[in-house]
Amino acid sequence: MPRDGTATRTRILDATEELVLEQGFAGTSVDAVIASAGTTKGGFFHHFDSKQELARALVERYVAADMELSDELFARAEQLSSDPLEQLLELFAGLQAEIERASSNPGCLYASIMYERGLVDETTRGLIAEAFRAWRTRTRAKLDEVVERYPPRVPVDLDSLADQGLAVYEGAFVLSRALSEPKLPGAQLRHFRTYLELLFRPG
Amino acid sequence: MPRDGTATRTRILDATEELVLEQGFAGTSVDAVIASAGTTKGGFFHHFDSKQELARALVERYVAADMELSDELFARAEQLSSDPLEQLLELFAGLQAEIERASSNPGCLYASIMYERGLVDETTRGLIAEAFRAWRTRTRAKLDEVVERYPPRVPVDLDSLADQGLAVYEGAFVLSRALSEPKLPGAQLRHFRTYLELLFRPG
DNA sequence: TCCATAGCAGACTAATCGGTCTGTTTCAAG
DNA sequence: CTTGAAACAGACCGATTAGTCTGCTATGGA
Repeated sequence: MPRDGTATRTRILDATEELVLEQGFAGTSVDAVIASAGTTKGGFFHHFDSKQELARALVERYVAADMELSDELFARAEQLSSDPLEQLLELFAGLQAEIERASSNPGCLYASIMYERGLVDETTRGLIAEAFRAWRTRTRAKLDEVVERYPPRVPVDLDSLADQGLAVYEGAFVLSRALSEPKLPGAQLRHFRTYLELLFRPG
Repeated sequence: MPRDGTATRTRILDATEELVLEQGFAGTSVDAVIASAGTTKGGFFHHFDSKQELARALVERYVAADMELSDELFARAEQLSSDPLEQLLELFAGLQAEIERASSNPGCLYASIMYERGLVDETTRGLIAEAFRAWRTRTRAKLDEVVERYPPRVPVDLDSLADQGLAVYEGAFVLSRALSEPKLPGAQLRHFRTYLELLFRPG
């Protein structure tokens, strides 16, 4: 096999991700990507057949990283405690820490793509939907464990409660960007944890 | 004065708003706008000097409508009860009803623009920031009234709590779009009201 | 009545877009 | 050492882009 091209491919994806989060997918030209990635048209179209396929590959990589993060957060939470409520709280504390760590240029590719959904193909949109559904399913399962031990103070729908964490997460990025307040998403996730505590924590 | 042009201008803005929410601002060409609005290049550039100015005008109109909605919701809430907590809960119940009413094509122009912030001028971004700050200020003021009568069950930061409603609102749209679940935003706002109840409602 | 002007139509342009094509370089297998 | 294919470089192309320009049309004031 000739020289390795994965480095170039990664650089293209990195550059695209940064540009898309700043100016959207339609607002990011292939020329801008190759300029930022330090390659050429030939190099680009060798790795990606079209701009559409670049979007698909970018989302695929993003989803994979997201799933991996999810795995880590769940694993760490379940390791720190055997109590499902403490695990759940630890899970979102971990997500909050993750946000605050990578606080510069806050944003989520899912939201970026979904606000240009008319331009991306069904496959790519399906990947995002699946990612959200995966979060929902895992969180919902944990919530089932929680309610078994701690009955909620008031009746709540568990499926939508499982979504609430991500909803706060996604929405906080919008406000954070608009107001230029990088610490905002962390504070918002903190409130969600307080909500969970008030709902389930006895006493 | 010759014939009235405000109707055409309104049609252009309406068409733009719908297209931008579907494919973003950069993904919406002037040609697509004029085709959807049923006018021509001449008509378009008579009303707007550039595409940038169209964005500014669109956001201006959107902010104005948002402020008006805010006025109505606060007025109605304060009319229904004299208790600040009931007012606050009624406020977000009203917002929830508003979402569920206009459930088709859920989305917020603020988020759409903020995920293409690199393409819009500082003035336009400032308008959005001001809109969010206005919501924060008004909600925070109401929260101050609430805590005066109902001490929160656990200590919370009131500024970020004031933002939480909009964060849930914005984030729910992202999930709703990705999962094609139009009823999702309503359920998410319901959780935020439950949070407020658990925080402040005595008993 | 007529005419000045806002409102609008549509051909046109320069630049940029995504994508193609040809050629060159690199490197591992034979 | 040759060779064949992957990894690029960059000129090039048609289509689309935002924006311009010229001209027609409608209408209220003189």
